[in-house]
Amino acid sequence: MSQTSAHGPDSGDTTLNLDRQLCFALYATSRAMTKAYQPMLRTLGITYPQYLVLLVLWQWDSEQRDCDLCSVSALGEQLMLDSGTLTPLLKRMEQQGHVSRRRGILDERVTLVQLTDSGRSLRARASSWRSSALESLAVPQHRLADLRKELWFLLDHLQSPPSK
Amino acid sequence: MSQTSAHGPDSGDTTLNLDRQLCFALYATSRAMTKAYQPMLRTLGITYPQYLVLLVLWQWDSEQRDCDLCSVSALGEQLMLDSGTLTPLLKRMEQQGHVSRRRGILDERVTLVQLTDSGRSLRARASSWRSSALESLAVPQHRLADLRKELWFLLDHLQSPPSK
DNA sequence: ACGAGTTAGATTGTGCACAACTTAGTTGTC
DNA sequence: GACAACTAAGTTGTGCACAATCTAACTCGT
Repeated sequence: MSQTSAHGPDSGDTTLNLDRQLCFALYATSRAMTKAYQPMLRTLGITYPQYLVLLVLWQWDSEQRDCDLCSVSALGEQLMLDSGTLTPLLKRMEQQGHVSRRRGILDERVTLVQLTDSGRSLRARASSWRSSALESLAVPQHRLADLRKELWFLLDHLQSPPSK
Repeated sequence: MSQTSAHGPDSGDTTLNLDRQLCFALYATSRAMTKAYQPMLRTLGITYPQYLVLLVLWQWDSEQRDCDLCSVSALGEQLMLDSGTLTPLLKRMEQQGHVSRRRGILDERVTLVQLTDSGRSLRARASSWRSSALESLAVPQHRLADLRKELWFLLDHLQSPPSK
């Protein structure tokens, strides 16, 4: 009797209610986060996924030897995106002048992506916007860091389907 | 000297590294979650956003009086989506036979969305898949619930820009 | 009752995501 | 060294997201 009501079987079951769904909390928060980046991205003239590509390339730029460039698949592995998403995105970034693309010499299947000075120049503005945005966000840093760790933990388990 | 290296200013600054970004953790985990739903959604013949619409309508169906139907803007408010996203999505769901759409009688500006028997019938399968998926996910329920709460907390603060 | 202002959806255009497929280059085996 | 198997990008097609704009319907003040 506790599970049913005048509306029929299962209508009293609230486990599928929207505000109980972790999947929706993720979906909504991810989109809200993207929107929070919009004012900055608009001034840089790039989109959010393009910004993520730049994050990888900026890191690559500071860590790697210059002889070792970033391939599309290396980008895809870090961002968990495939060539169907990255190829047109990178073409647009190339047109904007933020990256250059060329085939690998040793292996002509790979496309190497390299930051241009234009792409490199966006980093400082993004970095300073981020630190001021973090400050004005009334959420303590440790809470954001914990959340990030929990997300990675969940992500790891979502990607390793235990026995499905 | 601790902030610079042979590669120039800021190259030692790791605050923009991809694995430090909460925004990317959200983006990646949200997409991974959507992919986890794919096998179930494929058997139901619907997409992930369409599933979210059904979550709202299933809830509406069990809670509301039959005289009070769900408008596009009510759907959009709950899902945080606008008509540009929902209108074509709902048209596809109408073609599939899962919902019906009609103009309001009292106010002809609103479009009322109603579950059909076909749309209602998907609930049981979704519900049972969800509970078994939750079981096979090696993450304790309390951790998922805590994560969900933290996400809503962040979402609230992202949507109320304190003084920007 | 009538026009300014508002509201609800729909429309248009761009850019992801991603499945499925194609093409071209590389590797391993014999 | 030929050829099957594999790999990396690119291509195609569908369906979101979302900004910007449009249109029709409603509200309200006078």
